[in-house]
Amino acid sequence: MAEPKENVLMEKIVSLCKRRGFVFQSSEIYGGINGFWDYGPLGAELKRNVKDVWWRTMVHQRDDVAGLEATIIMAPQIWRASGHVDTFSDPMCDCLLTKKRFRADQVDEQSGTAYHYTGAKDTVSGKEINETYSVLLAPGKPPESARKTATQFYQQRGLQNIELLGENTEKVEKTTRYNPENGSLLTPPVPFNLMFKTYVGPTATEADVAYLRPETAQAIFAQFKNVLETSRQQVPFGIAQVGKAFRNEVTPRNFTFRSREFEQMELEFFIKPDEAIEAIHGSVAKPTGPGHPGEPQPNWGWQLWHQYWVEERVRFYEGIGLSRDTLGFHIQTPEELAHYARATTDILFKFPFSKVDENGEMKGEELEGIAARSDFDLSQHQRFSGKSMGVFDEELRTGWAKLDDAKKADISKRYYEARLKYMLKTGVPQEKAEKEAKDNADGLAKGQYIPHVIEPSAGVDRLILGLITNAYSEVISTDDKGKTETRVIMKFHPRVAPYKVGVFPLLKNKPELVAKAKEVFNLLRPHALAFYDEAGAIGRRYARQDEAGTPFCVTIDFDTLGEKPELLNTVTVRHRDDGKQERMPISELLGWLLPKVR
RNA sequence: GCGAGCGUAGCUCAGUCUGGUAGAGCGUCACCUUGCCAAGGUGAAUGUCGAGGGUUCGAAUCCCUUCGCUCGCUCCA
Repeated sequence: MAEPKENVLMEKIVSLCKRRGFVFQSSEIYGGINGFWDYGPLGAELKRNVKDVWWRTMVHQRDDVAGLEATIIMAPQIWRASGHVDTFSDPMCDCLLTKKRFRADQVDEQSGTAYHYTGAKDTVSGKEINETYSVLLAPGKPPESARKTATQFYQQRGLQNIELLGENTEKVEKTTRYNPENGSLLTPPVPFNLMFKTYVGPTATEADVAYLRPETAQAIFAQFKNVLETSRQQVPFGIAQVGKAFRNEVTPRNFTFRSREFEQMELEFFIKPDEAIEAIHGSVAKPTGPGHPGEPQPNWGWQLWHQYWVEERVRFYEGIGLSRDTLGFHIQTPEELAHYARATTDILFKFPFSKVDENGEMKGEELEGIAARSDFDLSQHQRFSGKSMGVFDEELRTGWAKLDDAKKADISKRYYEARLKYMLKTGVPQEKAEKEAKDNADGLAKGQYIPHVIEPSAGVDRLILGLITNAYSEVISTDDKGKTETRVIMKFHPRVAPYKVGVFPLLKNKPELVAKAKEVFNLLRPHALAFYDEAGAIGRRYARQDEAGTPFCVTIDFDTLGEKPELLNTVTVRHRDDGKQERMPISELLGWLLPKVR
């Protein structure tokens, strides 16, 4: 019921984005390209502000996070270690009758009699279709059931009174070419690679194949050791990166929400394994209730770190104008979790295209996932590269020495089991896995381990879309003549708003006003993005800035010039969201404005 | 990838059924005017009607192909 209205809202937002220069379709003059979007003047500022706030929050204002900017194309082995090459290259095929999609390697092998047809004819209209089709008949089933399926197939293609043509049969063994549910022929398997492929070097042979990164995270893991050694950080610490990633999505949808080229803001925060915490501190601190657990403590286990980062990230969203009630949360169930993940909490935003579930509740779409990924990623890179991803922990070594033998044995056993579980899951043979797990457990006793990781990973473009959606508001007013008009106000948080302040002379045909306005504009410009406008009536200029989301407008009027001497060198500051004005001296303007927009 | 719908000026849309060579409102720009919330006046620019092909004397309009957008299915590490 609410659906049509919501689509209207989405259409308005898309339309505004284009009209005001937030988002354009990529390559629009050539008809566009599916799944790619460009940011116009306002969108570019908005996006830059969001990334800046993230970087300041996650890197500059913390002691325990270092930055990284890695390449988009990396050694292809990285994507084997991460598992992307395997999970991305599934051949897929569709049932010709029901259109259901199958992974070609997951179709059960079947045997039976294949009924082939060269086509079909409509006995009334005489119309003929020459498309070939086949049905697999399981042993013991009557031939009529194969003919019935084939008839359905040709009915879908527009015939009514069907006469099947060219029937012939063939015994087949262990075929995967037919839909096990109905016997219908499947389309030929088509490889489904969701990674963008390219070639490094001019020869473009298979040996030169490389991929555009499908996520930024792996670069962080690959450079973990270098960052650790050059940043003078020690576990626990994080590496942050903002950058482009590429996925050849089957269906890009919902404006910029799912696009093929997108940007991520990711933190990989490395922590000690719980076993190490226990050895050092005697026990592992665990969550005691919901909410922010406060400043990080040395005895936190992975669960507290996970909770901490979820809450930190919510504070970030609140800080740029997405209040907690606009967000949703999804705690992934054990079935949903990737096999290496221990827990994942998604932070959601309710978009106009978000679905309402059977209980009438809208959960929203994912803006960010905060995953506890154990030591899977670094372990994989250690295994594939042959380079150690372990760290040495002095605290652990001294802590371990103080433990009694029973405690040592207990912790050692649990660490051994965790490592063994990882090895076996990733296909390491039993014997080798046991040996390596034992080596790992022995290493722990000497102060060595592979760090675990908590990964808050956010999509920039979907956040931008969320901010635009959240900011969008309409004011409908009726003038004296009874004409109604709708004004759009983009209520961005001042921190992310594209323009921070508009500067206007009240009238443009009074040179003194114009000169003074330009003076104020030049005063503000070096510190906060300002927009000067003298065209049209003052109300129109306010309205234009409302649509761009500019939180404040400064107007230079005759009082500024001293018409009322006590108001000399004061201006009016007009607030976007309520239209209210206040008067302040030009000399106080910057000091008033800057704290609000930073 | 499959199915359905849609694509005309910067935006919203009329015109498509019934082929005769493109319009409205808003916006934009210039000048005038305007003493605080899209006021008014004058003037101007902007469309190979998504693209390509076909039918026709003639195509925005009919047909085919293709690209894009929306929705449903599928996919989403």
